Amino acid sequence: MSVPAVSRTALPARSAGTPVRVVGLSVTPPRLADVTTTSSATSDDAVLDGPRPRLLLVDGHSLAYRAFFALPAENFSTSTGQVTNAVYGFTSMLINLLRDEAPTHVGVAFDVSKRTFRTEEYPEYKAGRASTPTEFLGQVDLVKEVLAALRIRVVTKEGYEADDVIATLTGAARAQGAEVLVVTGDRDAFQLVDDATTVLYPRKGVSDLARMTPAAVEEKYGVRPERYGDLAALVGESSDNLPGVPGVGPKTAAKWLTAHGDLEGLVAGVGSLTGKAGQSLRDHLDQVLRNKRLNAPVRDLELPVVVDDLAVRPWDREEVHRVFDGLEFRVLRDRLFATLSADEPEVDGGFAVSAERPAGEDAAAWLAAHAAPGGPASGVAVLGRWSGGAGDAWGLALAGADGATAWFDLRELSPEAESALAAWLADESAPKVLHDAKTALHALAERGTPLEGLSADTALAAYLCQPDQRSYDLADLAVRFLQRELRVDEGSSDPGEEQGVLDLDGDASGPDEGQLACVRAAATLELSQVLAQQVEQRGGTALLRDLELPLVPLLAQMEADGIAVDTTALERLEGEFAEVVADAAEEAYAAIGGQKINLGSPKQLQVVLFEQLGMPKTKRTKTGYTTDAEALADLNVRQPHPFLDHLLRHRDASRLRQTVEGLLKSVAADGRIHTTFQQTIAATGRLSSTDPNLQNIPIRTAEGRRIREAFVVGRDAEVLLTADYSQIEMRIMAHLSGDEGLIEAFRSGEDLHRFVGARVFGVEPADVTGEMRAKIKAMSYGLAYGLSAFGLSRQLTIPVDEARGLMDDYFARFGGVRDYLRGVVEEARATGFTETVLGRRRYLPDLTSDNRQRREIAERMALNAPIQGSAADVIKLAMLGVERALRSQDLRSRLLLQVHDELVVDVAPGEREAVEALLREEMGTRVQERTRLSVPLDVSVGVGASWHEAGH
DNA sequence: GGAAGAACGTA
DNA sequence: CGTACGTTCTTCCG
Repeated sequence: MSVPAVSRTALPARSAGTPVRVVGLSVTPPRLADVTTTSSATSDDAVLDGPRPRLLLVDGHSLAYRAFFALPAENFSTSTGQVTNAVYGFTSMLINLLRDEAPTHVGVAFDVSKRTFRTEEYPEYKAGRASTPTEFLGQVDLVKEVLAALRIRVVTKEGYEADDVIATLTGAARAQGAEVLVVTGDRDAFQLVDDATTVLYPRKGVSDLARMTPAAVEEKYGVRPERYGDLAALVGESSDNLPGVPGVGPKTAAKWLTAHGDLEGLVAGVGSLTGKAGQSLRDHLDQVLRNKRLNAPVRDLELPVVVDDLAVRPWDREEVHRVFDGLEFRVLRDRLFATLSADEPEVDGGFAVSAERPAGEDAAAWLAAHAAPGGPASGVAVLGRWSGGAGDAWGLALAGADGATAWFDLRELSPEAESALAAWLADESAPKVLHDAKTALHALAERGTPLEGLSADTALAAYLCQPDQRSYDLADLAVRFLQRELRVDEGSSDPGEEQGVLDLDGDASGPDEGQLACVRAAATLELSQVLAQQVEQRGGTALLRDLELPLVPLLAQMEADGIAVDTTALERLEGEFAEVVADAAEEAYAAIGGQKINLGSPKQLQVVLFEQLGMPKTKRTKTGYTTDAEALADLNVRQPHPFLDHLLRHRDASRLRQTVEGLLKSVAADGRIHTTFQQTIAATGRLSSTDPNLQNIPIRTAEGRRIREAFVVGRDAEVLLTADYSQIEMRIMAHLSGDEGLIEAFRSGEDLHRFVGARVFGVEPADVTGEMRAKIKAMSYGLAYGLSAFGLSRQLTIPVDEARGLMDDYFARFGGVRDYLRGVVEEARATGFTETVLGRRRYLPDLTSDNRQRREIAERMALNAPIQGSAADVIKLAMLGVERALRSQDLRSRLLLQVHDELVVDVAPGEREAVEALLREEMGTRVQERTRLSVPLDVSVGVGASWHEAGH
């Protein structure tokens, strides 16, 4: 028996819901005829034994119809007006099936006409159904076009239904030992289920399929699959217009069938049935038998195809492009090629590394031979750590473009090797590729070894490609983009030795340390090449090269500098807040009869509030009722109680105390706080700050602002300066939307919300009241987040109708904004991504989800990402400009922090005026020019001895 | 010891 | 039924 290899057809055992690796469509499937039944055809284990064929049979009409109702038609139409929701949903589901089930054979069955042998016997069969919408009918042919492009056979039989075709093919395939998957929304197919035949039944939408195995059928209906037809005959099937026995439901029917074996046995013993149900069955026996004849699928049709004809064939790529282009399915086409375009290489092998250990003069020789300045980039992996202002580097591995790797233990480096290495690292003309370069820069800096010539950072490149990922672990990237494990290739290591994976944060001691570091360096270098192409494909090359990459050393420097804090002031504050906490806690306990509950426990609070005090229930959370500040304040209005006051005071004070304690803990030996800016976390392109987070230091309340007083000007500086953009997101909105009114608002220099309010309310700007302005402000900002009328009404505590009216009035005056917001979502749905002013993309596949909640979340993300992301582009660009200007003017002032729309600078003595001018110029004019923004960028600057004083 | 949830700080 | 984050605490689980 010769079995053509299907790569990895030995499928892994799968549990429900576990996606299965792709088997390329272009591989040659086994011919069923070649695969004589091995072992027992009904054993699930057979799947693991070899290339057992898997036949996927789809009820085309049924699935497309499902998709038609699951996906909103208004979101799925081509520019010519053709509605495509059913084709889209069907195709999406098909791609998922091909990916997850990896069938070797596929067929799609369609009904051909309304007239079948069933309507001959029973004219009312399937009568009473709502007539099929015309927008659907037109899409059936489109579905067939898609199938043709994918070279999937369509099977029909005049006078019969898709179900009969499926039943016949199932029987034939099973006889040949194949496994069968039937995808249909017709429950009659459950009769086909057996140990190797599974029905995938759409539960809801187009992505949620119930896996109906024998056990699943039995659990749901109480009978084995082969008896399902009997059960349905008794109970009836409303969608087929087959009435059941009155008074008999699935429970009774299952009970009877179990007792009598099957319908035949039940009919034979019908006389012995007791009760009303029994009599009802005797009265409707003919109808039951007719139901049975009609719902039993025909299993022995003469078909124009045999199972072998359904073997998966390589699709017609040109045709796929033509059809998908016509349907404007850009995202889906990409998904198709990404997940199914064959030849996805197996994850195999690691990295063969030479891992030389050049010492002394050999170090210089190695560098000259394998990593010469002016040549191609080398991979660099640094073993080290840095956090909160302190760190160390103890090892360094290099991978030359020629494949050679070398490893240096920085703790025992000879002076010759050390100087050779340091010179190479500092040589800008020796290009270097790192993964997470910022950490490496810090670690090396601890050894007094600057690194220049950073030409790529694989973590950043991966981030630009897939910004929604939360981490960009080198090992994961190696598997995903290189199909390799991050380990020493077997050929070059001791086969008896356990393969370790080096953890950068670990102790990194042990015999393999150097080798594994070399693997990292080699992987980084290889990865950078693959990722460079990926970035290029996404139009992100300039963004990476000119923005994100140059930002790395700047962020490293900001982190290393840190910001000075007045620890004495912080300690004093901690004490004050602690007193308030203790006081508030005492009074809170007293207010509830001296119970000493944990005021920080929502669970215990709920007992007190809703059970003991009998307060009205608040909004639900997953685990109970919310006790958040808003809800508590609301309760306090409806049912005032001193406990609530003390609780809220306690909350505020303990949070402030926590914040202060956290800050105190992170003050480094130099009296400064060194945060870490994360450059690859926020999907929109923003930075984030951790350990500690200096981007969420309180500012709204007077008490909170006292914390800002403890961030002070540094020892060698004269004053602290903050520069922030005013209304940057609204300005971006004005630019992106091109709305004339909004652009004019910014060019006029008038207060934005006053200007907009005047237009919306139809009054003079001077007559815009504070209340009006507040409403406009909330709405303007809300728009950038996808705020609904409901949300706006809730936030402003006004009726929904009023909120809706407000939005309507707004859009009537600023139609460009409405058009933009609508257009940005539609475009993202079509292309699969949103884009910022600098071409930063965010991919949002959920925009075409059939799950409304997911889709709407994605829509709000699509609204916000270009705005928030462009603002992030703007300030990043500004930071680079500011830094460059500081250097070129030989100023000693230092950029310390970035808080999304604000920069904080330690101003060196005598530089205040120069720095302020420079900041205004770079943040404002220069950035506006470079991004070609149609509105000016307004920058406000403040100075003071503390962050609080410098603020505005 | 880690995960999940609730709560809340910033832009 | 408003986006993007990070931190802290409690609670629950193993």
